[in-house]
Amino acid sequence: MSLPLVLHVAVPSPLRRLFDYRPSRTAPECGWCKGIRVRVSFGNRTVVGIVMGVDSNSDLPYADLKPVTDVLDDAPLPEDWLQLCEFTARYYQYPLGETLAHALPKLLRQGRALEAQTRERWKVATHTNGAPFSEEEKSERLGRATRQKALLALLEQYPLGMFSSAIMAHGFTRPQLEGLEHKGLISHQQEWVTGGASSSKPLLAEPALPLNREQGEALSRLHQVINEFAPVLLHGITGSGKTEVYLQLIDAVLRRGKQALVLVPEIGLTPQTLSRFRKRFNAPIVVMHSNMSDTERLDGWEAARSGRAKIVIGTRSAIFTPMQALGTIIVDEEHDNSFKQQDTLRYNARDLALVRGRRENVPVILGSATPSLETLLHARQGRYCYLRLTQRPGNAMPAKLELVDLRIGQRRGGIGAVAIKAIKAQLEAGHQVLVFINRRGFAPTLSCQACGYVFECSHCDARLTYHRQPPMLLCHHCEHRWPIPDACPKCQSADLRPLGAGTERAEETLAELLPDVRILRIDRDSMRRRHALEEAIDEIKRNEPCLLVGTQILAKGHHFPHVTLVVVVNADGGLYSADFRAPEHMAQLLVQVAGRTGRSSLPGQVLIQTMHPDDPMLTTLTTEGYDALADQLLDERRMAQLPPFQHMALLRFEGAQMEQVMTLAQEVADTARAHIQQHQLPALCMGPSPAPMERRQNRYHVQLLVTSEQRSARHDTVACLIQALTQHPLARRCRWSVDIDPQLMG
DNA sequence: AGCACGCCGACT
DNA sequence: GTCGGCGTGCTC
Repeated sequence: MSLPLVLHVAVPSPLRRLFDYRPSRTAPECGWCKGIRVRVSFGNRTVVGIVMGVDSNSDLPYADLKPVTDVLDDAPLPEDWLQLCEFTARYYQYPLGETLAHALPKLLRQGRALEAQTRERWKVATHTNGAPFSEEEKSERLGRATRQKALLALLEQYPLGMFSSAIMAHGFTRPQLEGLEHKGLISHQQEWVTGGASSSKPLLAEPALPLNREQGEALSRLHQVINEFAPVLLHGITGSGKTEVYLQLIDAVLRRGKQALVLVPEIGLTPQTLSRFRKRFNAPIVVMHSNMSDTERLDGWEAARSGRAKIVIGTRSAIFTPMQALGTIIVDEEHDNSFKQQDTLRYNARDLALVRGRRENVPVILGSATPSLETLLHARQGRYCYLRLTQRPGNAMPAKLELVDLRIGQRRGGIGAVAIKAIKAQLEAGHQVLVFINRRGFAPTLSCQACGYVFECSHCDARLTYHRQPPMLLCHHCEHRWPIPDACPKCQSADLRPLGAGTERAEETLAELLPDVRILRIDRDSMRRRHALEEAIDEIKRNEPCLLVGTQILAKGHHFPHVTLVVVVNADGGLYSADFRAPEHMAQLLVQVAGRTGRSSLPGQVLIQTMHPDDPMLTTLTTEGYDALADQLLDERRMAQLPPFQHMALLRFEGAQMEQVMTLAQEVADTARAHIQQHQLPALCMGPSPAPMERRQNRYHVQLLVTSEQRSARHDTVACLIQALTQHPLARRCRWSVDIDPQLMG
């Protein structure tokens, strides 16, 4: 007899190991193998787990293993998909069971049946020459197996064969089938359950657009690598036609019978983006994003897995969509921060796209007008294929960036005289103007004029933002609201003044200065209503003169061809920030904002207000452009030993008492440093130090930084830290998390 | 993480 | 007398 089987099951739990179970009475149709979902009793509850290995070894005595409660699948989840999850769990040092749960649609995580992909067709076997077995041969082989005999008789009535499900419905079991097969009397084959029949319509619903020389060269380069893994940076200025290149690449991929996976930033998944794909292709397109219903999500997942869907477009979580025949992955706006998940499993979908592309041997296209320094470095060093698009169609000129010295002259509501004059001129000429201000509310601070008291949140180390619509003091970190005070709590003075300007104040000031102008304020507060943003954008596209005042929401994704002037109220946030990536993000944002203008035949103008007009970063950006600034920033990163030249991990700790949090962080840091020392790792563990905003929602935040020029040394050090943490008694009073390749510090 | 068990304080 | 606080331990 063979040894008893042990199933190694990944269970959704923070415990970083697999749990062993015995098989249940019934086995999946395909037999026990990696990738089968099972319901198991775990502690005193029942959970859905995934079999990650099958052998006959366990650390526990076989008798101590619980049997699996239920088998949920008859065929395993795709091996590619499982491997991507295993890599993700390992690289981001996150528990495998929870990683798998994260990557699986909720309904499958809850045990819902999977759509059948293949089925087994069983047929009576014959001699090699095709002659049937004689009755004597049959009974000799059958022996005393009466159920097998009955099963054979059943199958003899169906010359075309029977599917397992039908056979089971007659009351036969899998071991009986296997017994007969072992005796050579029957055989089986796996058959694909064909998805939707492929359409007979032509693939293209509308013809491709003509390409300019650069686009044509980029596309032919992509054709050369269409059958292999190739990381590609498509660096194209706004309006240079990156999307057309994607569409024609996807066309070629689809013609080869393969599928395309397109990742877009959270904010980029707009009806306009989708309609561009839907108009071009007669092929089924599936959209995957976070606010879909559970059923929609499952349907999309199944359509991609079966191969019915030819194109999958989604936000970061779509990187975990299984694809029957993946042909390419496209990551649009690859520099966008929304590809990095900020809570729980902190993966970067852009980085996983590259990992997945390598494993599945398909090209991965990273597209951006302002590539991240990480990607740019790879491209410059020749590790990525570097394709550039520098031309805009027609005579559209790229907008010119100009710095405006805010120290000179008066300003109202944060806007200086130069900008106000320019705004008036453009509006009078019948054009549209965009005022970009990266701050919600009326003013970021409310202060007592008499004693200088500043209103702060009682739960956080943060100033309260003064809002007028509706009137309140709001903490932007914990969302706590307070009524507007009448007097200073310290000196009772009633002379309270808002300091600085947010969108509400800019809107108010501009309304006073330009009483006849239609002003649209576009920020999270004014766009809370469903479809509010779409309605506003429709209005803007109607091309009546208007003034847009808004935050980030305006900077990305949407094109406003009639905007001829963009005013950036304050660019200085990125210059003196604690986050070393702030200048990079600022530059990307400014270039993106500038890209909103100058798309039609009207020339575009961008005024960037600053208190530091001589700042070398700002002047490089405005006079030489993004590429030159990126070079400068890369040099600085190299000197300062920062990413992409070093690999970082950030461990965050949080708890109700500062002392406990600090002690925990200090002790695990000491353990890690001893480990680094002992193994002579080229790694550094720095801290603990209080997080930039130490107290948030009355909890104290502390962080540890691990850096190394080797990913493996960083991985080792972090593994050691996690090991120490899981054993530390204080860890149950503190929350902690690991952020590999952190995007935002603090 | 969840969940049970267990051991001390202020209540119907 | 018990309801319930959160410390401790375990999950195949």
